[in-house]
Amino acid sequence: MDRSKALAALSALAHETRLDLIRLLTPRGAAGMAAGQIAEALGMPAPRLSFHLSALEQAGLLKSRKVARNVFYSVDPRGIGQTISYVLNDCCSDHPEVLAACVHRRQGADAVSGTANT
Amino acid sequence: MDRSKALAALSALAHETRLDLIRLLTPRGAAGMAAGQIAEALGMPAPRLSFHLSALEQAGLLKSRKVARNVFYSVDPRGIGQTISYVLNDCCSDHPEVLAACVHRRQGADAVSGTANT
DNA sequence: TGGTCATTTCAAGGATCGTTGAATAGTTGA
DNA sequence: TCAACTATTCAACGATCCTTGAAATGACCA
Repeated sequence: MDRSKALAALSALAHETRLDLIRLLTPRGAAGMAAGQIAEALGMPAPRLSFHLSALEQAGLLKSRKVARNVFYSVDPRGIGQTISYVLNDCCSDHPEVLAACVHRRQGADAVSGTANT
Repeated sequence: MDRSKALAALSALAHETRLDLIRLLTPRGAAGMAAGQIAEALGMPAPRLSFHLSALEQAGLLKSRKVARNVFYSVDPRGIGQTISYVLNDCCSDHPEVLAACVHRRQGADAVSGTANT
């Protein structure tokens, strides 16, 4: 992931509504949710939702697919993962204390250490 | 780390200059660098630098200490680590695929899995 | 005390971002 | 074909962010 892509992804994440979208969509996995369902779940007017969905999609954090009249949005796990990696690796050069602080908070959630790809 | 702190930290990271600052300061560790040194290293006018440094400090990503006439800035590893954790844990609920994408890119940099706190 | 150096604050401007309602495009079913 | 439905695009407005040069603050040294 290059500098400008990472910057776009971070900008996309730096917004309450868009973080809510990630939070809502992540558990749905690849199935995702239709735009209308999302609007209802978050109580948000359609144009505003559409604006943020396309911002996230353009940043590579969301994927969309059309089914009949609906457009289903789902998170792109790689987009988010690579953004995190960019910060950790390219910006912090895997600095031990940063990684430690990152792991520390997630004790018990041991997925990073290897159970992730099951 | 609560919602608004995480949002502030992500906003702070979502800027090229501020990412450059993190990149420059991380390897220096707790010693950090004086504002003047930073300005010289990045070829940046002082007021602009000051603006971004205080943005990062307010977001909890940088710490500062005064030594004689100089102000030394250093990264706060916990601030960055907790921000990453917030995205991974609170927003993505440790979704396996996100974590996998995060780890995958960092093969060889195995610090996250446990060697971080040495 | 007066001068110099390092840094921050201030005010002004231009640029970008986010929200809103209205209008538009595309799909489905009668 | 027509009506209903889903979602996106558009234009406009207000709010926020970033940059810049000038001025101010605070610390050190002669």
